[in-house]
Amino acid sequence: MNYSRQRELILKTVKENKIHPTAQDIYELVKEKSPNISLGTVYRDLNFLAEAGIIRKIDIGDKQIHFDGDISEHCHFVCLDCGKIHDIERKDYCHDENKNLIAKGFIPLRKDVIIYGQCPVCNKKEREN
Amino acid sequence: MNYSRQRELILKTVKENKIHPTAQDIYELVKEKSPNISLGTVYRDLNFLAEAGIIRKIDIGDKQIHFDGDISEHCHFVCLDCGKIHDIERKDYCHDENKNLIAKGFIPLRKDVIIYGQCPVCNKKEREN
DNA sequence: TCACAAAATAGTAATCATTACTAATTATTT
DNA sequence: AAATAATTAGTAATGATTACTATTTTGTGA
Repeated sequence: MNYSRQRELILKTVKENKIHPTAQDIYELVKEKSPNISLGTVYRDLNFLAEAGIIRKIDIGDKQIHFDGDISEHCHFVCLDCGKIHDIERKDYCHDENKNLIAKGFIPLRKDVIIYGQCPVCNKKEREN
Repeated sequence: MNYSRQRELILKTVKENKIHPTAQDIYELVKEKSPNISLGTVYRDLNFLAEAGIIRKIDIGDKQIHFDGDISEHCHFVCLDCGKIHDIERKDYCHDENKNLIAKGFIPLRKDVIIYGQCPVCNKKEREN
């Protein structure tokens, strides 16, 4: 009995919205279809799904946790101008093979890579001014 | 008048303590030498110093911000068992040259890399049990 | 089909790191 | 030394997240 109507809806919403939504974002989106859903339920279910590895948490240091329905290997680019979070494919960033770390006895299990900078749109705007 | 007695002491404490302390850690350390310093001052000065690029903020997703007096290029390894934050040298992780990103119009300015896993000490403990 | 037990929910209260605020203090400038 | 500007201590406020509880939902097995 793991998937209630609310939980299914929350999962669907995270998968469909590629904007890397926060819990609050999800809450507002889900409320359109399930008006009296509780914010607590949204938080609980998002954590449940992340724990199960079905969605992914992203911490970009803006005090709110973002969620990503795409759990394929990729990293994130945060634009310091507009704040948008862009997906970066594996081939677009060099991936550490961790050889040296492993040689020293570390067991790398998870790596969070977040690149901050200026996205193409904001860079274009700046060049035009 | 940028460097008050308190601010100097906070900076010195961050530089001397390699444990990647939180604001609360710093507050307790600094209180030994300056007993009636305020927690607000510690937060304000740590942010001031980070803003100035003299120290570095680290967000490892444990709800508290950690600070690092070492601003040389390195990333962090967080042990999922003991929670300790280890410094990882540049040569021990493959560094992205960002060529592909730049070709697509992104301007990478800062990259936060945090690797989570098991440190050598915790791995040894596990193998012994 | 129906009752029972386990899990999930809604709604609200509590938590806790961080920030904001203010009056008092300290440092800098002329 | 007076005027001015920055900094501080202490406290209150903020806001995302978690905890709690009574109620509802859901799956299961007789």
